[in-house]
Amino acid sequence: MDLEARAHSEHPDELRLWLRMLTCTQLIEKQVRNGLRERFATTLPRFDLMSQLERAPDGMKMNELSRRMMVTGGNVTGITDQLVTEGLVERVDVAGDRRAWRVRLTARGRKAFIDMAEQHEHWIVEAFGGLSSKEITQLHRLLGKVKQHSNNPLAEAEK
Amino acid sequence: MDLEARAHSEHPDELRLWLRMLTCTQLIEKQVRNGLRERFATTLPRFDLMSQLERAPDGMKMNELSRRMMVTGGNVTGITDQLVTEGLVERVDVAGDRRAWRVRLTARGRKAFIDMAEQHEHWIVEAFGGLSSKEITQLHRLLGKVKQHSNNPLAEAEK
DNA sequence: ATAGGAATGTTTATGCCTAAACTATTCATC
DNA sequence: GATGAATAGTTTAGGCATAAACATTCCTAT
Repeated sequence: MDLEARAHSEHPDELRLWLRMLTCTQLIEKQVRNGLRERFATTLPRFDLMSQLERAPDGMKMNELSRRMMVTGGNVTGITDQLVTEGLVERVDVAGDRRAWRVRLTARGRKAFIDMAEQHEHWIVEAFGGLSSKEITQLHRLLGKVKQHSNNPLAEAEK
Repeated sequence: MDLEARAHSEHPDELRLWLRMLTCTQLIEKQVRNGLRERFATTLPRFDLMSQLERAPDGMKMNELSRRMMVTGGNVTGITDQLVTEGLVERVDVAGDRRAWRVRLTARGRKAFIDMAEQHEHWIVEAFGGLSSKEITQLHRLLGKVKQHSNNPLAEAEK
């Protein structure tokens, strides 16, 4: 009883695949969101932003965050504002460009993130617990092709 | 340069898989959302709701819509309100239960949906254009295992 | 130097989505 | 029939996300 419950036989395989893919993503995402809310009183977007910063000790510019998170700049502004208020990240001046900031984790932010990341990793491993490690590799490979095509469908078509 | 750009080797395969899966879903979803907005001046949630109704000529109760769409009841109320205002769906009394409605497509709504669905199907087929039909089947099967496990992880663990 | 255009980030208006509280109705049990 | 629990749907408050308009700063070509 979910998104793909109505994909009948007359629909192309691609459509049935898409609905199933959406269902899977949403199921897992809901679990992660609930976990973050219940255990850490935070949200997925905040976690994602901190996750991007974790490996950038010098911080990251807003537009780089925006690209990596695949969201608009205005959105990054809002989430960053909140994390700044909570003392988990900070905005730092960029020498030589007065338009830009670098956003980076505070010490507290880094600490908080590490705790969350450990739990997050556990949830994700659990979510794919129905697959063997061979199947995980296979799925990863197939989605790699989807991603490549979706990122650049025209170049693919030229082949 | 996206969500999975920072998944390094020390992360478990499951995490890398998850980030790739999210990336794929978001890429395709963005294309669909843009298409619906540009060509039909509508949104994905509205399309999804109409899509659920399309095969229920007698309409569907709000809570059934909510379950199928995997969103909260309050959300369905809001989207339905808008579609009613636009004359694309209508609320009908349920005989014998004054709490409930049945929501169903109007004639105009059905017509509008058919146009959109044709285009939508095309976008989705295109999105998976990088895969052979064998690979599509394979992907569908693997995601089926993910879905089954995610829907009922405890039962799976009991095996 | 300076004008035009590009880039960086923010604001605004709007819609989606949730959790939680709420109203109204129905059902089960006595 | 009355009471209490469950069910159907709505409302509310708040966060996420977008597109579009905006202000500021930088860069390039003259």
